[in-house]
Amino acid sequence: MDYSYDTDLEELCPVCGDKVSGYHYGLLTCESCKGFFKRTVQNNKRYTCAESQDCKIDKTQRKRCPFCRFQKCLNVGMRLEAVRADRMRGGRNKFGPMYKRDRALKQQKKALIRASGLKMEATPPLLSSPQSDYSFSTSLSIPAQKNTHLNIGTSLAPTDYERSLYASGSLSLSGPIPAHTPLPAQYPYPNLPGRAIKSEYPDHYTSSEHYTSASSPESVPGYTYMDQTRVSSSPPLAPPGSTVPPLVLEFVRCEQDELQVQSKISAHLAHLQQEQNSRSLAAKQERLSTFGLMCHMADQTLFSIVEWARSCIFFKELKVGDQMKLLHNCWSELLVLDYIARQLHHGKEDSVLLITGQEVELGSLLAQAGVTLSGMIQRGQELVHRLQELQLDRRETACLKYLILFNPDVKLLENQPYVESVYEQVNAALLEYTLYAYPQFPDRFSQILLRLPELRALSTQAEDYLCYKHLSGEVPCNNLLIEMLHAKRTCI
DNA sequence: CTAGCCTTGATC
DNA sequence: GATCAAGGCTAG
Repeated sequence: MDYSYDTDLEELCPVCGDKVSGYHYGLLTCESCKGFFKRTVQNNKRYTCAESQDCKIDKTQRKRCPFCRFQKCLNVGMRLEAVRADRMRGGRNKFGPMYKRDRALKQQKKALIRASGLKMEATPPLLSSPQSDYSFSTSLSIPAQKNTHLNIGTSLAPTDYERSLYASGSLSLSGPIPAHTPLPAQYPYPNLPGRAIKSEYPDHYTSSEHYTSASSPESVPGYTYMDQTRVSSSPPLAPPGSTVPPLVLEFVRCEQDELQVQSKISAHLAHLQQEQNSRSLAAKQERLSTFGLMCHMADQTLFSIVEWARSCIFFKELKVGDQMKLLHNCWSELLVLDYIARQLHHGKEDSVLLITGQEVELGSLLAQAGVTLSGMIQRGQELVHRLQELQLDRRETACLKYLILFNPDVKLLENQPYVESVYEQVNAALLEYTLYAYPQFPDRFSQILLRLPELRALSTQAEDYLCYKHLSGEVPCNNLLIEMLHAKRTCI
């Protein structure tokens, strides 16, 4: 429709809303914020805020409070490391590949919007006519405007939409992430004594082989990410059992950097709370409840999961329509698995680790939650325990994500055989891996797979719960969670 | 200080 | 040689 034209160059600066002039210090910003960020960092400037450190920054007011402007620069993800300590001009830095990926993702997203736009035109009869045997869909009809729940593309509020894009930008390449969990800070930025800002040039030699420098090595103990592409392509297939299956390595390589996701989501939530706080003077009741906050957290996690899926092997080869069907089918399972995997890594019995890195006492969580929710949390803990007994490792976890995503039971796929074949390949790779890595434990593969039904049951329960909460108006609006919930229950 | 325009130079 | 994100320059 309308967006065919303006999606292209109509990007706005995430700091002040002015016209974007290109990628600067990590993301698309306007020329003035680029200059402002550069001056601030180069000259190690310190500002103070005359108000309460939550000034609105827009094109007309951006000059008024440099403190809040700089804080916003950091919050939206501008990178201190991209300012060169040696002031060398010209050339490219290590963010180059990231910008490229971001551009590609934007393209993909645009294609998705367009495709789903077309789908809307083409398939309404198909979607609405089957009074399909899924009686659930009628009883769950969500009182929403018709244009808000048809698909991912059109439903996102522009801001969320943009956020997801920006998120994608910084998710691609890792590096020494400052992890500036930017809660309303005392200082506009972490202490930068004198010339603490390192130039990225010293290590820019490695930029040509970004596979080796990228993903954090500690994520797979004992394995260094050398050139897997070569491993997988040179011999037809290594004899089973003698090495980690190349596919498994590829899965691990596609994993997102937990720290980057964490800092992104933390920044988002901090921003949200800041907004809420500034508003709450007038309307105290509009404050986010803990539940609301959790919804936003889950929502943002879902964004990152979608982002992950879109960039991962096999999935990106699928047509958008099939991609959406698969995601609609499994989003809640992936969310639950994400949660479970985090607890596995966390490894503490009496507390829960959130994606933001916050640790919450299990006791107080259960005390705050209602009966249903605490039941689900406990069910989750039981699943965590079972998987802890198995000592499920990261590679296996990665495989599970693919097994969940490429569910061959999803109906009406355009390329059903492909999905089935991917599922089979993942299955085989996981089997091969468990036999290779845990030969003393031949039953391991089936033990792992046996956990999937429980995971699914839990995710279904979570969906039902979310639906209930939504109907009682307790879930924040513009929520991708609700979007998915509705898509799944109406379209499939 | 700000922000628009200019110069540079490694990658494509 | 073109691209485009770095830094630089300078009116206002």
